[in-house]
Amino acid sequence: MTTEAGHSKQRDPQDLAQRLRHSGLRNTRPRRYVLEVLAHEEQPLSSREIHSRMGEQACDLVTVYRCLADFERVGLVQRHEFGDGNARYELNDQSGHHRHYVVCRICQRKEAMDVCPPHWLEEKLRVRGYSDISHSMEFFAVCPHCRLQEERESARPQ
Amino acid sequence: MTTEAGHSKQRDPQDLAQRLRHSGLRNTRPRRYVLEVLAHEEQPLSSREIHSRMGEQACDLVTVYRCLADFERVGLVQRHEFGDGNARYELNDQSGHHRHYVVCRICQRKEAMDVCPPHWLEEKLRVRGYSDISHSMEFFAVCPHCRLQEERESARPQ
DNA sequence: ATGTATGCAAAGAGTTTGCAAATGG
DNA sequence: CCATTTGCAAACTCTTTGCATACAT
Repeated sequence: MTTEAGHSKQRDPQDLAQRLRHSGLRNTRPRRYVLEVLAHEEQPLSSREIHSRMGEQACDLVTVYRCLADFERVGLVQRHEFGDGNARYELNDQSGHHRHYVVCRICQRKEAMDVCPPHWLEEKLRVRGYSDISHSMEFFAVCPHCRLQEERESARPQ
Repeated sequence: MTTEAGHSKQRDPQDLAQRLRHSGLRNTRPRRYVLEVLAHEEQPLSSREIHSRMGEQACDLVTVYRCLADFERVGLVQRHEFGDGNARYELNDQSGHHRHYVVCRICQRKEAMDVCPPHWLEEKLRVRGYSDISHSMEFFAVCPHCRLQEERESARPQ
């Protein structure tokens, strides 16, 4: 179901630099830092989350925004909208695979689901004349851990 | 594929008032107006869009925000995130059905898709211990109309 | 050398909050 | 009559923009 520890993200810094060059983007320190943070995370992060993980004085928060916009444009990262008004980003692997997540309503943790989703739906759209098709899909739920916590608390009121 | 004109939304004002009462919300003028606007629309609307369709002086924009938050809480409306940083809302029908949309990358029009999506995925989550499960799913593409337009323009450069 | 990227400050936009006044049941 | 709801003003947060400076190639 999930790949909590099984990500095959690019953690090799050399490779990150290469992917930067291949994207036509200059290999700068802020960009390397943003990519490194993303490479070490199991779940999508917001600009602010990335910035604090970089060590505050690594670069300006604005630069993180600009890096992520560039990265998305060239396909280096995938943006997610989890409905809390914060865009979150994850590193794409080279194969172009993207992930979908289940977000816990309580603890907000994001867990990847290794399902490859509605391709036949995109096909239906293509037949109808749509082109350049993509999709977003996220799940929201109470995770097993938080559910237990809730049950304990309701069993022992106060 | 789509139900452009075939919506079975509640357009009967009397019924809208009933649904308000059944939700434990007071039947106020702003709330009735918001519901009426939603009942007459074929695609999800943002708070601002709803507000302008109400006739500006119907109520304050803030009230629209509060109405929609309440409506979502009691299940009267469904919120969508189309990735432009504006939450959009559509009226739910009583059966609890919700829709998914394809958003045109050019003209931004939203067209409903009458597909009922990944229930088996929710089942997989349930088996893993997740509860209170819901999902979001949206498609993004260039619609047939805008694609034609693009082709014409590229065929006759300048 | 030159176009690209960054920092800083400030603006924009959507959404939320505080509180007194109005209103629904 | 009393809790709920609204209006108005202001705050908050995320994100974007302008422009001079610094940097990568």
